[in-house]
Amino acid sequence: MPESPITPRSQDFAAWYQDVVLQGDMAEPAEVVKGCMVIKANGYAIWELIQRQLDDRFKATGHQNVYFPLLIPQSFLHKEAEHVEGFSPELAVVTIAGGKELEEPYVIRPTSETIIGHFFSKWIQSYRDLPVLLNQWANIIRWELRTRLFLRTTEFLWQEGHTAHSTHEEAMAEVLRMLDVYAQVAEDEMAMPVIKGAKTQSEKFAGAVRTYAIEAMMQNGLALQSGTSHDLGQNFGRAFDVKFQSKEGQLEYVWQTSWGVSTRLIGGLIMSHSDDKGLVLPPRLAPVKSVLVPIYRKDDEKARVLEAAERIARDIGAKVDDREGQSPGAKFFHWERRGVPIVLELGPRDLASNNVVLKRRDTGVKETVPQADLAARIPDTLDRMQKDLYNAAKQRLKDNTVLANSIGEVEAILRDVTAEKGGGKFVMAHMKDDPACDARIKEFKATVRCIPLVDEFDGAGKCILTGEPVDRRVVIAKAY
RNA sequence: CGGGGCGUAGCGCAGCCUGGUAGCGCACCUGCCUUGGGCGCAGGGGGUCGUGUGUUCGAAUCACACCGCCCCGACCA
Repeated sequence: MPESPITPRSQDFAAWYQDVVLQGDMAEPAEVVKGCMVIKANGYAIWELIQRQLDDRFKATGHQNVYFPLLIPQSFLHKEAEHVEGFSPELAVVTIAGGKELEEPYVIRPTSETIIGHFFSKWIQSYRDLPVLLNQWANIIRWELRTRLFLRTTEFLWQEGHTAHSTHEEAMAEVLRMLDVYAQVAEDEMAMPVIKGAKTQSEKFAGAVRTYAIEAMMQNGLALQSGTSHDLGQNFGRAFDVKFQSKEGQLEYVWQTSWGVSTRLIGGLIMSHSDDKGLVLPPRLAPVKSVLVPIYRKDDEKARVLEAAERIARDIGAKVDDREGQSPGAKFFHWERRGVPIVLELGPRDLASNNVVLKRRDTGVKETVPQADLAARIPDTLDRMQKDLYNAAKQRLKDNTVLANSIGEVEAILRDVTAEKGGGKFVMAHMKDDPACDARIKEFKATVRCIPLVDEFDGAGKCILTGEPVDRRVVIAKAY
């Protein structure tokens, strides 16, 4: 793959993002399939690490993995009024199969609440069958008008958790537990600070009673909804007749939840940490943590350097870049734009002094380290990088969060913000959860991102639009 | 779907206005040389010029139609 320059963030953030993805060889547009992408080995390896972190936590909280069909009878979508209304515009529908027009078309799943609802109604009879705690790793299709690699594509990979409970209280605990799991993975593994909150009624998932989300801030100040957890109430229970007999002998509808994160997280990861030289990965999600570049001139030198390189790399689990015909400089650039946290240089000088040159991807700082110390220094450095990246992102979130006390202020702050130019802020303002208020915010292309679960500001106040009392500030921002 | 732009080698482009049988940079292959931040030199391979129809002795170039893609707006994890 040809390696071209990367557009600086300050010039055009959106172009920068695209360059980082392409030059990091993580994904490319599918080209022959509108709106879809090919996730390449470097991108998929990151997804596998994220999957592992999530899946371990799902298992630890009692969930089991399952798999439901890609195709869903069209009529299922119609059983929940809000659900069909929300998803209709983005459905792909199969009408012909086996050379014949189907009696009833199938939709390609945009999400699986409906088909899972159907099976829940078969499987659940008694309170003894509850809770049901399931998860599936799957691909889904939502016909999108405007796509961006990882952030929004027509087909994407995700996981969707689906659970059924005997009480609303228990379902709510599940909703918040999984929101916490998402926040943990985002912060501890991705080094991406997030705000946990509730979506407004007009922003919630089609068919949910209430949607909760984690929102992250990208380097251009735009918000990225990075995970959602829904309280479905009894909406799908009613739509699919999922009833159970309680201890008291009553027939009741189950209380359901669903929650998901997608390959969009990779986009969030990229836009949280990367720089004008390319991808920067937090060590915990770096498929390759260190690479050793050997440097030599003559053949005898080459033999000695490569031998030492192999020995050192074996001790510390590094990859040796021994490709022929590439200069060391070319190799440094190559790994730099792939986000490898640590690049080591080993040449004749180091051989003579028993040192190695160690370079950190995030700071760009090089230091000379005795070979004997490497085994300890590398995990140490990786740990420090992980923390530094989180702290830098946290600081940026803090620096770009501002208070506003009138709709005019909100608009002034966000007026000129775009994905390309950046300058985005999280604007904290008192606002009522009312579709009419959301609509006013949307007039200048921003949205209410969430109503934070934890109020870190000044508590109650008056809605900047209606003047009615509300108990805390909401997050308003432009978003992906 | 509305507005704008673009289809010429794997990628990025020039050539088109003024018709004469296709070129540049990167990448790729071979050899030599180099190697502490994108080495250099020499040689080489690769194109139904998006598709179709028309005009013409002759079309990448002119005309018409179609197809596709990208950007900007209205929907969205």
